Amino acid sequence: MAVTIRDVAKAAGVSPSTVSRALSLPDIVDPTTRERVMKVADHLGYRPNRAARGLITGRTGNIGLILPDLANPFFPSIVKGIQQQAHIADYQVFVADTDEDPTAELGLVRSLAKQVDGIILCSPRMKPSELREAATYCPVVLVNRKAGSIPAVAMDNADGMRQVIDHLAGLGHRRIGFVAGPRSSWSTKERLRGLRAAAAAAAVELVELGHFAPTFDGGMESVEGTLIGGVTAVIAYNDLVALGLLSALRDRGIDVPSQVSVVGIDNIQLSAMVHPALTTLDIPKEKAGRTSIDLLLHLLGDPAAGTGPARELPTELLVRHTTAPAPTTTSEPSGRRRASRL
Amino acid sequence: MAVTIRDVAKAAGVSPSTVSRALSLPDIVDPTTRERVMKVADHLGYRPNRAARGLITGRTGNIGLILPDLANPFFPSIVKGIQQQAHIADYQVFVADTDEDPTAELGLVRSLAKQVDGIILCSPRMKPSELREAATYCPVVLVNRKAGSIPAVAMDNADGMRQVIDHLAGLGHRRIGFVAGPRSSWSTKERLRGLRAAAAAAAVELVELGHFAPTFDGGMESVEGTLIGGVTAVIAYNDLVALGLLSALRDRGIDVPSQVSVVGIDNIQLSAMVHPALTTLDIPKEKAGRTSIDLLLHLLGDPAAGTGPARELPTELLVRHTTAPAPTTTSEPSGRRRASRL
DNA sequence: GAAGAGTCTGAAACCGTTTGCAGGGCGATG
DNA sequence: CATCGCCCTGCAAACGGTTTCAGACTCTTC
Repeated sequence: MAVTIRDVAKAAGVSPSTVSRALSLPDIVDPTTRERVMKVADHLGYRPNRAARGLITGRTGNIGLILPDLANPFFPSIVKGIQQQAHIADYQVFVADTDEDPTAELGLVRSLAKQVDGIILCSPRMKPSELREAATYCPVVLVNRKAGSIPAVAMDNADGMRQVIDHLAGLGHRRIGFVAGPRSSWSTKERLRGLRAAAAAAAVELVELGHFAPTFDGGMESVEGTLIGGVTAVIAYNDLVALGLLSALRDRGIDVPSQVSVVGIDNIQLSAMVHPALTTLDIPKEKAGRTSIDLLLHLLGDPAAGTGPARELPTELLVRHTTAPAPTTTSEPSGRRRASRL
Repeated sequence: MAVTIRDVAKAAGVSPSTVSRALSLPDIVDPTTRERVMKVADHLGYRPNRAARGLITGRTGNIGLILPDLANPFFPSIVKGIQQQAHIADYQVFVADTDEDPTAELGLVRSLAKQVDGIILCSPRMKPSELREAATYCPVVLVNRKAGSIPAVAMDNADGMRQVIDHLAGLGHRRIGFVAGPRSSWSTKERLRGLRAAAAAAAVELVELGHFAPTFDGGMESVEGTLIGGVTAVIAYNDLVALGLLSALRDRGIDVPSQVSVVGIDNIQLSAMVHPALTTLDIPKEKAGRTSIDLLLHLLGDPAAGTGPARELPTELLVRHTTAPAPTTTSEPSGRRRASRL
């Protein structure tokens, strides 16, 4: 059915080997035959079977991508960056979504390992030991996580957290809450660390409000702790959580930003669409995706790989409309509420 | 490096053929040898090379998925449904994003065709003739589009539009606007047709407000036409457009829903998160994804395919807080505005 | 005890490509 | 004119599986 290298060879009056060479190593074959072969191949619409090629070269031309949840708007942006860069280098991308199930990750790596040249693990939730095991199955690059010597592209969380704290401290906030994400999330730990350091440096108090699902609903749940904590500003694990919190605050009649300031992280599209627009820490998502491919191709020794890429990407605070100067301490709007609820 | 069928054969003291049979046709091999082979295979961690298998069976176990824009929250939901169902049937999914470029679609089909057993084209923007051409390269299933005899899963747009119109008509709206999506979008035409029929049946006037990009920004741009049109309710091409429109209306101090009602389509997650929550037509996105896989596997004659699946999926209007009774005709808030702008 | 049927297994061919190796043709050189 | 080297090309093996075909063996049956 499909046109094979033999069909081309026969039509061009040469052997299959010559066709193969004409197409992949053009300079070692005679110009006139090369021309003829290419013309015939083009005319017949010949496209090499990548599986067959992969069988002998050991390269599939495929890359695997594993991530927790495509429905979280943070990830599609990364996927887009990855795809862009991968297609440029003529790789195809397998995408697999684990539905936030950490136990599914390793299984996916195993089943994917044979079919791909390398795997990108995006915000993996698995344990470090599993991560090491995963890396033994096939070349692996991490995004949003670091582990030992496995190549990784991460964000400069320390600097990002400093920017957020400095912004809030500059507005007069002295008691700042942090709504943490899942315990299994490396970013949670990393951001917490950055926040503690930055809070200490700015001489503000950091209140850790507990762990919540990295979703809108998780953010809504976190409102209780926020009120109890008696803080004037809250930093959310990500924008989705921030939006949930915003919504719950509104339901309780608490105004943002005059009574409480809220800061998100990620800068998902949505964060600019709501009202009031969310102040958030921009994460270069597409850039991270592209960089991870660069890193992987580099690891594979592919000549199409870019130059040694930056592995720690800068972030940038986008001040929009959910942050404002801290309310005067005497009114203490959330403190009153807290007392009544306890 | 990797463990092959020959390694297993040697370790089990049988020939490769027997190993192959033991694993794929268990009942034609002696139970004791089968046991032994399976144990050895398991112990060695043997996993058949799918590329090699595909070479001889002609099946890759891969499915291609082409869609316009992963950043549009409508699509990730579909992708999730597709992946779920595909993984159950032991297929892997290649995802490719065209960045809303209709000319890129056919090229992607061509380059993917050889590596997959079938392709799912999600909301394709290409012309019918190109669609027919695409279907000649490999088995194709359409989502959100119909074209000739190509298998497709679509939404019951006619009924959905009827629900929307009936809802608005019931609230007393007599002049209703529609913000259309891209001209190349099949859904736009389909919805327009459904709206015209429903509007005629309900004896309300339908005002077509022109074509806009299917994005938040597109929605913002559409606000001009909305005001000029002198309508009391607007139906947007999708939720993203509706949200953009909502935002622009707010910027101009026009209250929703008391002055203008707005209805979206898709029910993306986000639509429930904003304030006021968007009234929208729910589209069963994950279900559509799963159905498209059923359809494709059926087409491929795969026994894992579900029963002959429904191809036209029902929609459901979710009444939230952006629709309300039409303002009394005497005030005509947008009419005044219109006059001043013209 | 021989023939026949039936069950299980192994040898070999094949899928579509790449690549090491050898050989043919040709020009240059002595 | 013989020899050497070089450029180009074809043959054949290999990649890791599946599948056809034939043969070995066991078990009936007369």
